[in-house]
Amino acid sequence: MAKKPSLPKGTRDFSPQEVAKRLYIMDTIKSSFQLYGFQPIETPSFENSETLMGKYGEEGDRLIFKILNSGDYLNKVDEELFSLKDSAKLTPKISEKALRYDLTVPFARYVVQHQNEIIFPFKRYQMQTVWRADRPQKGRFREFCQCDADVVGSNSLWQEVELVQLYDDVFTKLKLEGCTIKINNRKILSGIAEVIGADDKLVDFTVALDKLDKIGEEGVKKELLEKGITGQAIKKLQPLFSFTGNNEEKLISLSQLLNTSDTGKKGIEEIVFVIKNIQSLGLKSSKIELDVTLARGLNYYTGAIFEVSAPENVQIGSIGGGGRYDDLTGIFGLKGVSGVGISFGLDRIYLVLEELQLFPKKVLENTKVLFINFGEAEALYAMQAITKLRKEGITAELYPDADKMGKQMAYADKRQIPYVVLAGGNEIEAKTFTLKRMKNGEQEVLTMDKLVNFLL
RNA sequence: GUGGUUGUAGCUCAGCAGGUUAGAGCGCUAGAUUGUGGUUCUAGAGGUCGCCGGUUCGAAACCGGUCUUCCACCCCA
Repeated sequence: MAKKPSLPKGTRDFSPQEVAKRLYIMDTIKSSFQLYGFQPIETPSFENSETLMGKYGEEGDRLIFKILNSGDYLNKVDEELFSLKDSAKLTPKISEKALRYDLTVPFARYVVQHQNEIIFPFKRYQMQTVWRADRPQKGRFREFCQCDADVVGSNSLWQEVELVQLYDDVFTKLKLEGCTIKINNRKILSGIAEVIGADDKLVDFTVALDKLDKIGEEGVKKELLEKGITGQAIKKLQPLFSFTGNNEEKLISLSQLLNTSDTGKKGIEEIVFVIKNIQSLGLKSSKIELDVTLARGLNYYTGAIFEVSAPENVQIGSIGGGGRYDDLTGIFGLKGVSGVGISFGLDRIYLVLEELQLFPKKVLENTKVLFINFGEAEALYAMQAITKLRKEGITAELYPDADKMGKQMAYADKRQIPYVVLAGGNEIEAKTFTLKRMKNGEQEVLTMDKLVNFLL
């Protein structure tokens, strides 16, 4: 007896219905990417370990899936190293490749390798699977698809403006209204750290601040103290905790807080540019909101930071994120190429659309008409008609076996095929087709031409 | 990686403090209905109780391990 098969943790199969819905989202995103002038590229699902390792911080390295070398890989490890049982030292000896962890770092590698062919500024999009050895949770998997759009080779803040529009465009097309596009700027965070005298603890500071909506003011303060930020410094942060009002009001109080920091002022300038221009251009269904606590993906962002929250009535993490990174390709030896990009979380958008029942019914439609099979001669008559229908682009199929009609009908019903054609001896003789509407059971007799016209 | 949680029929779940042949609803198959699906009625099939080991006269139930699910932390889409 074969053992029941199973899937590795955090992976999934997709049914035809699920694939149809995923393709609907991906096609929507893709069409907007193309509308904004982004071009698609693809990179391998695995890279050399050294390309990925160390690019996502310590935490990231742990979450990268490593691929074991081929052949007798243990035999090549020297005894001493092996007996030390030091995973960090042993791993590079037995694993030289790793699964893609995101699309940004492979893209940076791509830009560096193809720098002489690329026409800058280069706008590329990429929709591919990535893998993380994380513990799964709701909307969190070990294998999932990322949909990224990035621009490299331009410092213009108009890119940021366009990317906000792009988010709005996609969510509008998906009928997902009321998303909040949160925006912040790394320079503002640096400025704050500078002002409170904690520049050296920037990451600790921002990670703690990022949790404000989750653990509250007291929680953040507690974490800051634990990380060694002084009580006096925390006091200076007080304005941030009572940060309310619209974007303009927030910017005014930020300016006061940061008036001694050049970096901070630069950050405010950048944010003002983006927000002001977005307001002039208008958004269709999303809101833009300045959020000084936003700090995610800080490892390489240097300017703008984006994150998109689903409408308030849906409990799920962010459905997209992105930002500006001034020197992403620097890690691969190409200095001075700035990039900015955004990412859509396909799996999470799926969950949100499902919860809000926003998938159009059309997405699940497939075959439009099923021909009942009455036997050899009748099947040929049906196939001739089906061939003509398909020529017109109408999805049609023949039930493959001459089973009892009830069974064939039930099949059409279960597959939600809206029309059934019955063509037996009588119809063949009269050169007609009996068309049945499954919705209400009504039937009518049609000629071939009329059948085509009806189904078009 | 840390702490917790879940696993019984295809699906959703019952199963009282360990005790005979483990149940329900939905779904599935067949028939009532030999050119008509969705409703109804009748009959039927389907379970190594996640897996391995232990305690016990006896384990779906108790204990340990393991895998899986979901949740919190970490981090993140």
